[in-house]
Amino acid sequence: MLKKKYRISEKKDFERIYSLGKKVKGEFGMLIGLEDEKIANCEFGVVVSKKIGKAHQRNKFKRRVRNIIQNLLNQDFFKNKRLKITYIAFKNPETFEVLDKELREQFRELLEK
RNA sequence: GCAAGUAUUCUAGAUGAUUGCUUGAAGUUCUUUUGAAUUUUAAGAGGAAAGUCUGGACUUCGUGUCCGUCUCGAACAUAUCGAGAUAGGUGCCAACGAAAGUUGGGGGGGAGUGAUCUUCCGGAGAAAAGGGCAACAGAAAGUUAUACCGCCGAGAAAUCGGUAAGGGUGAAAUGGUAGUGUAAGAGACUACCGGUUUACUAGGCAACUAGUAAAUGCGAGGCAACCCCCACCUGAAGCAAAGUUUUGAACUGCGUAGAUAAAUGAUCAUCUAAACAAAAUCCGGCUUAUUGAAUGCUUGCUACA
RNA sequence: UGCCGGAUCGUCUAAUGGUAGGACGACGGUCUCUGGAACCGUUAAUCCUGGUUCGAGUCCAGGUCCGGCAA
Repeated sequence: MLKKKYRISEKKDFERIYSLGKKVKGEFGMLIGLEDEKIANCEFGVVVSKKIGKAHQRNKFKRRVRNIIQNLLNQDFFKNKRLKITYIAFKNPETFEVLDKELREQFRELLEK
């Protein structure tokens, strides 16, 4: 789980990111990012709908995504970036590795934009 | 030994490595304070957390009292009764309980060789009233009704009369067997079996059970998960309830798990195969999904002693 | 999280507890040089599992799916 300062927690933020942010689509989900000068570091949100599965399956998906973000934070991947990023899930991946690979590419693409 | 029934309990992986989260307590650093960062330590999902099917706690609202709702009449403030209309629910007996359509126990009905299982189980008018439904088929479907075939009698015949034993129809057709009786038949009558009602005796808190006696030729069946009748019960909404500070979102509501885009984890290796599935105000019960065990008790069959 | 509502042919809809009907569509045929229109025919449904009943789309219970509302 991410610490509180890395989380997005307001409904307004989500709506602003949806309408103004830049999008990177993948097989399992979509990243949306938006620059914001007011914040000190990157913030993240994860959205998983009921299509993915029942509650425990959704929880597992979220935990996997957050874990990947945590690993990237440890590698200073997001250093000196000020972005608000949400991840919207499309499909439940079978293994962790596939998701990890795709997400890393998506983040790289998003930062280039 | 095989097969089966039942009750209770446990289990949601283990070990190691890397990397993380929430809350409480204590310490350190920064900060005017609120607070932020960090270290140590303690605690951190379920039997169903689920479905939201129910009963409460709790909160607010309505109402002067009485409380399902409405109307009328009268009474009262140390504070409620009657009449009429009308909505919803419950329904064998007793017990536990805050309450419940729950639980475990008992009784009646049903299933099973049995252990055992199952059951929304008051009332169809005699005791406490009535209405309605039963397509098609059938002569006739609810009334002390009815004659299609058949049977019997009369008649030359057409037909008329008697008859519910037999056939046929249907989910359902007025108890069964034997005899008497008769033109042929029929509880019309008799015996036995079955039923109903009443009384008594015995057992049981009771529902009820068993027995005995008397009455009754049997007084007509099904559906109230159709209306209804009888008895009993019920103010409304829900933590997104609501409260506080203040005009803007916070905090409280909040718990020796206690979050708020929502913690209790992720990945890899080995062993095992292990499913269903994630708290959100809190408890009681129900229902549904489902893995692997452990323990106790019981029954049937077979074999041996 | 809490509270409500719904489910009938491919689609839109009917059906006092008694043979699930209609329209549009699809398919086939007639007519026509061809197509359309018209006419005739065919196709196809009660969300699932139990219960009450002689008999359930309908009544009752449980489940599944879909939708709505809530400072």
